Amino acid sequence: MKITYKSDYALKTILDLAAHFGNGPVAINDLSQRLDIPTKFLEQILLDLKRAGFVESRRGKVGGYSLGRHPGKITLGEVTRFIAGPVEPIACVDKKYSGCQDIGKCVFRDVWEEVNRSASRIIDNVTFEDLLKKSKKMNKAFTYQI
Amino acid sequence: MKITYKSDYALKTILDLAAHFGNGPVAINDLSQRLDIPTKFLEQILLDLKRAGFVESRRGKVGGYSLGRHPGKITLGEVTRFIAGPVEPIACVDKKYSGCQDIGKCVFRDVWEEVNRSASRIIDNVTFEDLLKKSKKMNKAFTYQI
DNA sequence: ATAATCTCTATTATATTAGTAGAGTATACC
DNA sequence: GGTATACTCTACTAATATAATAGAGATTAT
Repeated sequence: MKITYKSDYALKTILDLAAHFGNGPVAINDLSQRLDIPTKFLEQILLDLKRAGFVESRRGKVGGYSLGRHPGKITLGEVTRFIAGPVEPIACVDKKYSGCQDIGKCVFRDVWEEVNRSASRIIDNVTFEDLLKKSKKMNKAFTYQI
Repeated sequence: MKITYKSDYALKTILDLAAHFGNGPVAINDLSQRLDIPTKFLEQILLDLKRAGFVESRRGKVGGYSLGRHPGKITLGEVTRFIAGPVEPIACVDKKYSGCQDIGKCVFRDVWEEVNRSASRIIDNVTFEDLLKKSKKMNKAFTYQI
């Protein structure tokens, strides 16, 4: 797993779409402005997310993107794994990688797999509905502070 | 955390040095051959590891590298964190990164921190002595199979 | 028709990773 | 002291991945 700009953009985009779930499609331009993501870059990310089934799209005048499923049915784990690869390890899974050719001899592998399981247990139990609720709570707290 | 070739090489090198702990220094060339790592690349890695105090070196005819501490006193976590960065998240910690400027508003951050803690709990409790023992056991099992 | 919006492929710039090169410094041993 | 051996340090290069940018094309509401 590697949280790059692209994967971060993707996560934030899905969270935004979760916030607008049920209100019809949201245009790329709106997302792009609100989340401060280069429009053309976001386009590509959304197409990826669409191919994976996380979002749906609609063309034309009232077109835009919407979440493919209810926010409570999309986990952080699913999306992260899709856009950022497996949690751990990276190299051990890599085909080009020669260090782990005989898997039985790589003593590190077991540990990375345990890390992987442990991380998955966390992120597979967080839905975008959860994140959305937390986000709303945070914004409220932030507003009161002012 | 990102397990690149460099970090993988570093981990394997330390494991090898752990196996030779107490027997005097091991030359780069030996390590390089045994672990199949380009010599000049390994040089740099070893210098990094030396600066971090994981290994010690000795120049001259009977020179080479040796572990700076007892294998039981070096954890996988320490080394991994040094050579591969923090376990998670990458982007949230990045200075250039603008997405998490107001930390209180990044709902993902909490999750990544939980993942981080969870992974740390694992890798901070594995020493190179542990890994060495496991490695020996594995090799034995492998030999019997033949 | 046409304006708005998504779709797709190609290209470019920058950063990171992996590896290479070579001159320099210390040490054991004869 | 000379010499072989081995670590030290800095710079450079190639390959790959990341982050964008560009533009022509397809769909839909009005």
